[in-house]
Amino acid sequence: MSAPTVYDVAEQAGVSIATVSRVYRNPESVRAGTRAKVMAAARTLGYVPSGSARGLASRTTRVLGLCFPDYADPDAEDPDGESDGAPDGSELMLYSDEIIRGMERAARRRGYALLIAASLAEGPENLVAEVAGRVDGFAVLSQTVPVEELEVIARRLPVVMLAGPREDASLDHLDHIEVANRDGELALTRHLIADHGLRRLAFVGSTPDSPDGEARFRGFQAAHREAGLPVPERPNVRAELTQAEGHRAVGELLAVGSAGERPEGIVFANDQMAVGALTALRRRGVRVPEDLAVVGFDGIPLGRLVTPALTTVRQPMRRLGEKAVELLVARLEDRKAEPVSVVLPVSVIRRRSCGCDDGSSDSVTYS
Amino acid sequence: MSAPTVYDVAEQAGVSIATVSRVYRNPESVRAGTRAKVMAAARTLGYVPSGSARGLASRTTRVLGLCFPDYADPDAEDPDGESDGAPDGSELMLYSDEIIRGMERAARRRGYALLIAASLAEGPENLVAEVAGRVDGFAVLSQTVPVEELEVIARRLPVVMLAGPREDASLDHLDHIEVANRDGELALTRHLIADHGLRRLAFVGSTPDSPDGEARFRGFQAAHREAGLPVPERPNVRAELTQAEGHRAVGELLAVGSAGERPEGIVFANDQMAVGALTALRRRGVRVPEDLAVVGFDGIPLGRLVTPALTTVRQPMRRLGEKAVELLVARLEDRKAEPVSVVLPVSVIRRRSCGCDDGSSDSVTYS
DNA sequence: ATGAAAGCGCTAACAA
DNA sequence: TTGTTAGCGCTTTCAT
Repeated sequence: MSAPTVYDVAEQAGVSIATVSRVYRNPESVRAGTRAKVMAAARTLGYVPSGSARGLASRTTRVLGLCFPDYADPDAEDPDGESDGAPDGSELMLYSDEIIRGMERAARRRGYALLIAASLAEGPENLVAEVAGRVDGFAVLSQTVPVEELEVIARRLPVVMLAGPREDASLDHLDHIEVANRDGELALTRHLIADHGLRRLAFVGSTPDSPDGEARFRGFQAAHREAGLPVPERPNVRAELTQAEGHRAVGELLAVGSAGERPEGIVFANDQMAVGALTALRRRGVRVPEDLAVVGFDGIPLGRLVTPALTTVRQPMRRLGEKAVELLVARLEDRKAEPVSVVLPVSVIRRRSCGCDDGSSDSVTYS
Repeated sequence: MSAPTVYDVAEQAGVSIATVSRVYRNPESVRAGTRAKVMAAARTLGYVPSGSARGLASRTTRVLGLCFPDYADPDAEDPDGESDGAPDGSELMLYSDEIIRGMERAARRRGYALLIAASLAEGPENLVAEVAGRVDGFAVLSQTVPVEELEVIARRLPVVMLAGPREDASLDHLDHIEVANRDGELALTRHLIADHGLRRLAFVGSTPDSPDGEARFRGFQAAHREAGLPVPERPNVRAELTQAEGHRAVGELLAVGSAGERPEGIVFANDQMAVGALTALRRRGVRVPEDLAVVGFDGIPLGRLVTPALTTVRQPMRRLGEKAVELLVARLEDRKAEPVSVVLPVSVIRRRSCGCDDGSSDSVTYS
């Protein structure tokens, strides 16, 4: 005795399978009495419509997807607070969590469910295809899957790139959302220069292949240009985007120069590194922000918990997710509209680590 | 020109559709040369296997589901930090987020994707069925969907109840996971009594229909019994599980009695209320923990941010999600094993609000 | 190792 | 309003 189908329900209710289908898809189109019979039959049989069959027949799933990289960062391996010690971010949200939340809500409002899948180290090839096959459209966090793969898939269904490259020409026809990396870093650096009077600033960047990191550095440069200061040609240090690397970067930065050359402030390409730097600086006896200002980028919750609280630029991850759904749905309605490229505004969060007062509430500026 | 199918690929590659199918399902079973031809054809055509068709033909989706209530709690309406002011929990994780994370990881490890859907206020009926139709099995946060609905669906595919009732007899045949509500509250209350020497404790419970709340109250009672103190018969106050209600509960508690009867500590059925209470007490000039101890239950991240930091019992939400996947997969392999009921252990987090020292790291006890 | 053919459970014209 | 009838794109015996 396998799962009941429309046929079973139809027979039990004494109607045709079409009527059963109608009852589920468009109840109004069936007379109330008939409908009741069908529902009764379905109930007693324990009938549940097969999503697969529906999807196959209607070529639409009412499901949106999200693919993201496997963020199993070593920094966050505290499954459930066995050690509730120093804040390590383990119980805080990851980007993916916020995006998921944003997408889920937006999708739900429009009658879609959300299918999520992180790419495992092995078999990433499968991942996207797997997801792609079960949804009407999906969002991908950049760098999650090989470009060629995406390209093939994007020919068949709407894909929106999140925080990804507009650079990769081959993906130019995809809708795409990013945050104002350059402008955000510009605003933040400007704050350091103009409001705190800092002059010697160092930038700790990511690897050159990170579009986000590079864009942020351009903002950093722009602020210098704007202020009539010498414009740095490249990041003082490049590192991976982890706390450990932030720690390391500090070592590199403070070892190299004589005391006179020590920077007055360090601008990190992301919060994780900045947090790692905070630790490193404390160990060295360098006071933040008195001796040295430190700022990050991203706005991770952990940034508010560390001491001093981290000044940063917040990315609207939730909105990213919502926007992704918007674009997806729009594209579903008009497959051949021009590719859209959205830049989401960010906001500067002034906390203690840049030298600002750390009131009960953070100061915010938009950019 | 619609999306290419196995037929298109087969034709292009000069093989049969069966071979194309094999290449995707079991590459080893096809000669390397043939395989290459097929993959090439697929690539040039932009072929992506249809999940729906696969699901229909194979009666299995490799997707697990999660249904949860629409936690659009008014307490957390700060879409993206327009106000980064007082911590309001908006950027912190919700239960659902942690469970999602736990399930996603566990599922992925086993080769499943995760379909998530919150129940909208309207049409909840659809929600579960919708999900049920597209997955091999799913988890439901209790109180998300009507019991009868679940019952029908559970006849057809594995369902695991999360944090739900073992009480509802009609759902007794479902697998089910809960946390040690009673034992956790017992341990916490014991701490208040034995370690802090408190005698007059008040309990602020939830509505009587909340199994969790009731179980926690039983733990509260048990601690009294254990200590030889008079055992309270019912919660001193009952309230909804929100900050606002916690605030209100304080008013009620402190208004009723004369000064002599004022409790030495208040045990709240959840953290949200406790946090609300903290605010209310500060306004009244009651010092926590000097004048009055306050403890919660749940272990929400916000609890660490408030002043004083909240002593509480932490629920292992992430583990809940992982365990759910475990049970689901096990049930998928043996549909007729005995229903399983798992109780996850919780841990007491001692922070400042109960009178404990607030070191750099929290103290933890297990129960 | 590969092919032929029969469904899988539903939707969507089209009839009635 | 309801029924008939083709598929939807794939997996899966069973042959070859």
